[in-house]
Amino acid sequence: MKNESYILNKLGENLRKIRKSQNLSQEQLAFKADLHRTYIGMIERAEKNITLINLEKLANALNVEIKDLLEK
Amino acid sequence: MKNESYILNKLGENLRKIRKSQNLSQEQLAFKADLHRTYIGMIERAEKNITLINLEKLANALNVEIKDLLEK
DNA sequence: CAAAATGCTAATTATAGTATGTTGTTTGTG
DNA sequence: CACAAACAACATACTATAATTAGCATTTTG
Repeated sequence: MKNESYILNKLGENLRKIRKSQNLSQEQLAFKADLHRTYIGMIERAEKNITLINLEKLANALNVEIKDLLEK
Repeated sequence: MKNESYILNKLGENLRKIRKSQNLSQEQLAFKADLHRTYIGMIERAEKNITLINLEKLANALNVEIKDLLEK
């Protein structure tokens, strides 16, 4: 991919911020969300165009709403 | 695909409802969102796991927020 | 410095997204 | 009602890319 999309960058930022605020490593979050470690990193770096189902998995793992992940 | 996901079904319902409320055919919406005609149908029938960038395209085309498309 | 966490590359598999054609369903007009 | 025109569903095939994984490099943190 290689970003360029505002919304993917925003998601990456928000995800990292929320994850850190909960003191989770990418690996721990990956485990909770049933996703792969490196994939979490790719999302945070806005290298992937995430699908709705995985967006929901992340929101659930972090106990937030999808809109919180997309907030500007 | 073949649905089974609550969130994809909800998106499909909401999308159809909003599209119709604006008197747009699937084809017209597809044109506005720069997506394919049949793809809109697949989303409404929850047959595809849409990506974030396309979700945003649909929201823009309908002048709503992404969260409006995901509303329960 | 050592250990943990994250970044990065690359390769593979699964599936999202694009497209065409056909069938079936609505809708409204004569 | 009948019939046409617009719209949506569905099957199928193809292409692009999301998702998964492993291994090693680099950065961060205690």
